[in-house]
Amino acid sequence: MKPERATYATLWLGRAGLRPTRQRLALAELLVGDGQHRHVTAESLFEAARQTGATVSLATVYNTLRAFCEAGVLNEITVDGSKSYFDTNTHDHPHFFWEDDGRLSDAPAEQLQIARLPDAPEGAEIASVDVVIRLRRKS
Amino acid sequence: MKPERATYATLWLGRAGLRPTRQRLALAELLVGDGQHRHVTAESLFEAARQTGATVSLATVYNTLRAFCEAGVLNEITVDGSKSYFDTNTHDHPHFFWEDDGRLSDAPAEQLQIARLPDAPEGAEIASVDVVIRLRRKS
DNA sequence: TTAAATGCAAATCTTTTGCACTGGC
DNA sequence: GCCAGTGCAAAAGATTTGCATTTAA
Repeated sequence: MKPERATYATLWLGRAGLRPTRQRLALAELLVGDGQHRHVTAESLFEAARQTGATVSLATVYNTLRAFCEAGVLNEITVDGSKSYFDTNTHDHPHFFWEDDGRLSDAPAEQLQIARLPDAPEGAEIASVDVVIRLRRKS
Repeated sequence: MKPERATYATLWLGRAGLRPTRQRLALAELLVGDGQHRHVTAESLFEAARQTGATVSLATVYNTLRAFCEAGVLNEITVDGSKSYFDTNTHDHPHFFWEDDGRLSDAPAEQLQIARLPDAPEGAEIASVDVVIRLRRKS
């Protein structure tokens, strides 16, 4: 496809070592185009993509999200058995999960201080620590 | 059905305020019969039940697990998008998740000390805090 | 040119649901 | 006897996969 100028999204794709195809660029643009962090589900990203007029299939959205995760530029977050969320912020940080509407957002990492963590059992090491703070609307 | 002596499982069912049917008793027995805490998936509990010769359908296992959760005697844990885990320990405590084989186990709660937690956003309050420590086999 | 990426539909997997039947109370 | 509980099969929702077609390098 025709060369693009080096947008943030293009660089991000390059960092992932993935071929910059039309749909990957469109999805990358939606994910990190403005340099903000974002939390999406496959479905929400698919919806966003088609609203910009991009031609992408849902299967490709899934495959692309998976590819981004494997490339390490995206993080999958499990918070609610039914669906997967993807986070453009790949640093280890806590999340707020709004139980009312199933929305996920970042919690301020600097406000979380873990003084002590359980030791990993014999023969294992800690890969990561997921912290999800579940919120409900105050009554 | 015929009266049972008051096993731990029977008491546990009674505490949940659920009618002690044959299949609920069988499942309760597998879950808390020996007074130990256990982490199961619907599938694993179904498998365990049929290995004891109990007659239960998978749908009933799902419905029963859900009923136990709603009654507050069981806790659902989300750790891995694909399936739900259920924990007989209903106290708030951290978990170890073994990435290699998808097993879930309790982490010692007293070894986790959270010095500070992010403030809940305006209008919201913290319902609970899920901590999952992901483990990988040490290389 | 050629291997990688895509689109679509069908398949898979987990979980829920509708409905007729069974069994506690 | 009544109504909650159950079994089964079918449905539903999320994600993956097979395969023929397109496309970036």
